[in-house]
Amino acid sequence: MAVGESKAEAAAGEAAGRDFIRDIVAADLTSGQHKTVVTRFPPEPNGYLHIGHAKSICLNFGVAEEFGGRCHLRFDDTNPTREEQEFIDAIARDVRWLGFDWGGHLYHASDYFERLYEWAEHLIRAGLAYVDDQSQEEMRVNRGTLTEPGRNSPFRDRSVDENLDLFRRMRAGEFPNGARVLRAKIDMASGNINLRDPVLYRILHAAHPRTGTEWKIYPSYDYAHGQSDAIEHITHSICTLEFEDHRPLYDWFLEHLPVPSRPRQYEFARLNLTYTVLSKRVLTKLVQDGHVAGWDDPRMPTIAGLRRRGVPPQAVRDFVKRIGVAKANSVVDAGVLDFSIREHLNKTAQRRMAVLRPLKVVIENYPEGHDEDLDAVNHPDDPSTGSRKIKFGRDLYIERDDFMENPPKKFFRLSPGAEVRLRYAYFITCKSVVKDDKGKVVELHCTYDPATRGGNAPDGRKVKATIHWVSAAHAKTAEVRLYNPLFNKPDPAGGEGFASDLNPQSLEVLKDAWLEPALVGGNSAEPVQFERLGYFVADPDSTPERPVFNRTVGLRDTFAKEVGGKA
RNA sequence: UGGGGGAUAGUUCAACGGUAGAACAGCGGACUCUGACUCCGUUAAUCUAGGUUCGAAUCCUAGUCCCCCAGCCA
Repeated sequence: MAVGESKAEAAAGEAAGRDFIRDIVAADLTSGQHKTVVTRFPPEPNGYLHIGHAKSICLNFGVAEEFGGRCHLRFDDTNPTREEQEFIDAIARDVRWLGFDWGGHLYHASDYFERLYEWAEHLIRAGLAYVDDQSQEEMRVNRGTLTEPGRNSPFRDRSVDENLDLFRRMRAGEFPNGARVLRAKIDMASGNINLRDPVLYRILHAAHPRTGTEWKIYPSYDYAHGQSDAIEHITHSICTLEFEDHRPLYDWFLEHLPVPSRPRQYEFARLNLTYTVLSKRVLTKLVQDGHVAGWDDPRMPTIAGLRRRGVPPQAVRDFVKRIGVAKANSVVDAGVLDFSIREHLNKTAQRRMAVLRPLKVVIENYPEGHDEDLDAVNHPDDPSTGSRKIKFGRDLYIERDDFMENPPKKFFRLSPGAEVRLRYAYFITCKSVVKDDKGKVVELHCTYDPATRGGNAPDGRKVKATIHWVSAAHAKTAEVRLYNPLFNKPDPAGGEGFASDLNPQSLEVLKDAWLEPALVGGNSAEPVQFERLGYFVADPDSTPERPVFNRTVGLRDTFAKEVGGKA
């Protein structure tokens, strides 16, 4: 840090250049336009947060953190007909889980209802707002179209006194829903439809999660948002692209009201992901219509769903950092998220063995009724995690995929006559195959080489594959849930047609999986790697008798890719 | 046909008048007691046409294509 340089200025030098938002903030700090940066994340509590919100959260909280400022969590609760306490709680929980802290700066737009009301009267007195008695339909017709100007309301020129009287009676609850609205008096001929006398207040006889039945009128988003920003001294109000043409209106309110500060709005492109839909409307429908088990179904792109699937918050933050922030609409390949998840879990998850689709193996030359302990490391790249003992015996389970009776050239796992290594155990050779009356392979008979105990051959002989296994006598049974993309098209319909793009194979339940005993009873929420398979985490549905594991993400599988895919 | 935005490798993002670069994906190889990880190499882009300039992804002009807006939703 240079002499005389503030902390914020020093931070500005480092964070600048990452994206255009940070460039703006850095410039405002170095120019002295602002001494400190204040941002906000303003969710409407009408649903759960999803990965798209995570982008916004990381941007707003991230910018504040990097530049030594602060970020407020503000619930945009201006519409009691769709907002619920459950969502308020879930949102706060999810933001915290992502690793962000709003300190004491938790707010609600409803905290400002009284002040917003006073400012509405201020606009009326200034001749800048009026009560309109037109029906919703009349307003729509008179708003004009994209190419034709609108027409002034017949109530547009009411006197200040009449407007004040009517507005107060609206507040007092004298009129039914929809009877009247308060509108700004701007310009019915504006090319920007948001400026054609937008609605400031509508009558809503509805109970609000925080203010109860105190209010009969509620402010619109446009009227509430900028002023809330101003009240909180937000410096940079960051939102998504679709609000870009609301900015003139945002500015109009701030110019005509005695607000305590002057925030600026900046817009960035929202996140889109292949094979998923990030529309609150559709996500809500998925839950309501039972296409998924709930907001936290591990197939959902919600923060709660990702968490239950075992995705670590660090991976979500890394993902957001990777995809950047810009103004061009884009669709990010879902594989990028998978990469971030694997990258983090590869470093942190301990290794265990589990067999998902079991095939029985009998080691013919291993003594019956005997077993032994073998050593297995918990993490090959992190010796500090130590090792554990695993049981070996005569009867084992291996993965069905790891055996082929008539293997193609490139298959180097088990097949008749072939020798492979059982991880941490012995080399085994397949001697014979047992089939049922339908010709299905049900059991393998193998021999083991006692000299290869631990996994190395004293004669230096090599095998082409190492496969995972569990001891049949010691393994614990479990249910394992595999998740595939919720939609089967890279660009699923975001509107009414979404249901026809749902992937019928999005959930695959394996009820006959076997786990090494070390995996059971720890009731740990820590993700683990099932060797050669992927990353898994215990699901809350687990019971002591019946563990349930979710696959967070599979390991990269270049073999499957080469031969044309497996589950 | 109104208003507001946006176009750079397959994808996402850099380059802010001076050698178009990264990540993911792809392809090839090395290593390996995970067909993982890691490492090495490699394919691959400035929407089009003019203009300004010694020099243009960047500035100018004219087009093309894409997205958003006609809720008393946010």
